[in-house]
Amino acid sequence: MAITIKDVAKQANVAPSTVSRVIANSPRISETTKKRVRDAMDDLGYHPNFIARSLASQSTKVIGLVLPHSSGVFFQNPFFSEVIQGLSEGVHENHYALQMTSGKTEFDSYEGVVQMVQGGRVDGIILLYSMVDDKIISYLSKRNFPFVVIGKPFDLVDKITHVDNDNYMAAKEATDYIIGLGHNKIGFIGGSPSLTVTIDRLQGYKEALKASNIELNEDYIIHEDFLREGGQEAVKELLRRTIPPTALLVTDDLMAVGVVNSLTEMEIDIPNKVSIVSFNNALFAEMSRPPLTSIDINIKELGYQAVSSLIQLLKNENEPVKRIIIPHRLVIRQSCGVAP
Amino acid sequence: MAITIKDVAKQANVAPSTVSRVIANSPRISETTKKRVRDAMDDLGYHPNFIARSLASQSTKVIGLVLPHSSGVFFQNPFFSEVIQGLSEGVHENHYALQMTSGKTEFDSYEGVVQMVQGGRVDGIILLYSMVDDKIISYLSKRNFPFVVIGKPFDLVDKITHVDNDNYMAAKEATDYIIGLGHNKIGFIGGSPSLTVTIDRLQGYKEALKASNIELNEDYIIHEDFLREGGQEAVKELLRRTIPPTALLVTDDLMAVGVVNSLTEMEIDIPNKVSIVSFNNALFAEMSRPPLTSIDINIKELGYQAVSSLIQLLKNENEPVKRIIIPHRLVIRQSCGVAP
DNA sequence: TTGTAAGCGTTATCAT
DNA sequence: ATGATAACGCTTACAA
Repeated sequence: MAITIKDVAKQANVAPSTVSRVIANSPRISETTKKRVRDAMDDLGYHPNFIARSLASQSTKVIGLVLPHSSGVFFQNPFFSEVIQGLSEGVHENHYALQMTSGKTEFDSYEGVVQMVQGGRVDGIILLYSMVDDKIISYLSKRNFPFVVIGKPFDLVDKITHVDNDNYMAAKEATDYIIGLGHNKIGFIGGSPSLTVTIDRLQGYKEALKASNIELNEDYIIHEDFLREGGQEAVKELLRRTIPPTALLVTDDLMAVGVVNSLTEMEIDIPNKVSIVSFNNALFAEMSRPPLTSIDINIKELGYQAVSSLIQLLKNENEPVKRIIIPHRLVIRQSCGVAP
Repeated sequence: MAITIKDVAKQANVAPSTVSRVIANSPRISETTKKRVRDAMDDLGYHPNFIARSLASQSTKVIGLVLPHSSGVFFQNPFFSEVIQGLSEGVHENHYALQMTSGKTEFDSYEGVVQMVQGGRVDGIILLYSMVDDKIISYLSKRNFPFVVIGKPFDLVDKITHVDNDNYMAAKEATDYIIGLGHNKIGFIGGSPSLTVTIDRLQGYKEALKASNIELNEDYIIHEDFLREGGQEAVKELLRRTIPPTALLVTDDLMAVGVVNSLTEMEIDIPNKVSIVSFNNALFAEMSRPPLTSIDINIKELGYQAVSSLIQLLKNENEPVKRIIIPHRLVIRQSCGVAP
C-alpha cells in the first residue's frame, strides 16, 4: 500500500488534518510545521491520492470529452487532432486532466456521458460537436451540469456557454469572394444537415447569393460525411446537373480533397473550369494540387477557449453564460479563378 | 446530492451491502431481491459513484495515456489520430475510460505520470512512444506498475510488454525494393535518433545495403522531426552531397510530403530523378503528387492491441510479458522508378 | 495554530 | 441469502 497522509502525519508528529492543510497550503498553519510536514512528505515520497481527495471534496479535476458518435469519421479528420491539441494545452495549464468517451451509436455516447456525470468521474464536460435535437445537451442542461460546447448549440443558444466561429459570416464571405470572381452557378457541399455548423454555413451561402441577386438552386446543395469519400460523391452528383456549377463551397478540407480528386480524375481543370473554396485550412488544403483557398477557423483556439470557459464555469458558481467567437480568415491560394 | 446506494437500500428494504452485491451481480443474492433492488434502482435513477467505488476497490477502470513530450509535433502527425482511434475502440469494448496526459518537457510528462500513478488515477498506462533512456519507463518498471508501450522499449525489452511493428524488417524490405529497382545511392531520412523506431528502421536499411554489397554512406543519413518541415530540411541537406542519392527511404509520410514539396519546388522529377518510399501509409501518402509508395504499419491496430494486452495484464496478476508484432505491408504507388 | 472526528459512497469481511 | 461494520484516503467542520 502506498504512503498516505497518516504516514506523513506520524512522521511529522502532527495530525492528518494538519497534513491536509499543508497540502492545501492553508494560511492557518505555521511556517515551521509546514516545513516539517513538507520534509516528511519528501522523505517518504508522499503523493496525495486523487481518488480519495475527489471523494471527500466532490471534485475530480477531470474534464470529460464527448466525441461525436460517428467517431470513426471524426477521427479521420484533422479537426480532431487540432482541437485536442488546444484542449490538451488548456487543461494542462489549469492542472486538470482530460478523459475521453466515444461511442458507436448515439445511445452509446449518451450512456458514456451519464456514467461520467452520475458516476462523478468528471467535474465538467466539453462537447466536440453540436447537432440538432441532441439528447446529451438536454440531459446536461436538465441536470444543470457544467458543460460547454464547441460549435453552436441548436436549442437554448443563450443558455449554453459555447465556443464557435461565426460560420454564417465565414460562409458569406467565402461565397462573396467567389461571386466577386464572376461566378453565379455556385454549389454547396456540406456535412450532415443536422450539424449546426452545416446549417450556419449553408445560411451564409444562401444569404450571399441573395445579396447578389443570384437565384438559389436547391439542386446545387449536397450533404455528405466530412470525409474524402463524401467530397467525391458530392461532385459526381453535382456534375450530373443540366448546368453544372462553376464554383464550389466545400465546408471541410478533407471533403474538398475528395472533390479535387474526382475533378482531377475527370480531367476537369481547377481553377479554370471549377473554382473551390473550402473550410478549416488543414494541412490538406496547402498540400492539395492545386493548393486550396480555405477559411482558417483556428481550431486549436476553439479547444483552448473551450477549456478556459469551462474552468471559469467550474470556479464560479454563477458565471454568466458566454458565447465566444473565434475569428476566421480567408486564406487565398490557387483553387479559385474567374468564372469561365 | 445524488442518489446513493443507501437510498436504494432503503427503498428496497435491504442493507446497502446487498445493493452492492446486486450491482456486482453476486450469485449469492436471490433472484427476488435482485429484482426488487433493481426496480428500486430504476425507480430512483441510481447510478453508482465511480469515485467511491474506486476508493473502496482500489481500481479506477481508467487507463492513462502518455504522449511524447514534444506533443506539439506529435499532434500534427496523423499517427496520433489513428492510434487514438484504436485505443478508443479497445477501451470502449472493455468498459474502461481513457485519460490523457501531455507535457511540454520531459520533466512535465514525468510529473504527469507520477500523478496518475501515485495519485491512483489510473489502473494502467500506455506509452505512445519509446525512446532511449526513458525516465518514465524506469519509473513504471521500478514501481512494478502495469503498463505497455507502443513501439519497442530500448532497455528491458524482454521485461516490458509492448506492441510494435517489425520495423527492422519493414525498413529492410523497403530498401530491398528500392535496390531491386537498381538504386545504390539511397538516402535515409529518419526521425529523432533517440526513438527506437528510428533506430530499428535505420538498422533495417543498413542491413539491406550490406546484404546487397552496397557501401554505407553516413552522409546519406539524416535525422529530423516527424514533420513536413523536417522532410524539407532533410532533402535540402541531402542534395548538397557531391553525389546526391537517387532514392530516399523516409520514415514518415508527413516528412515524405515535405520531401516531395521540396523536390517539386526544385523541379526534380519524382520518380524519374528521385524515388521515394515512406512509412505509415497515412492519407497523405495517397494524396501526394505523385502518390507515395509507403509501408502500411496498421497504426489503429497498434492502439487496439495495446489496450487489449494492458487489460490482460490488469486482469491477470502474473500475465507473462508479451511482445506483439503487428504486420506491415508495402503499398506500391507511383513514387519509385528504376535508377537513372 | 492544531487536533478530533464525522463524513464522502463504495466494497469486503465477518457474522447471522 | 442477507446484514453490520470496518475499511479506502482524504477534507472539513467543530473543538481546543
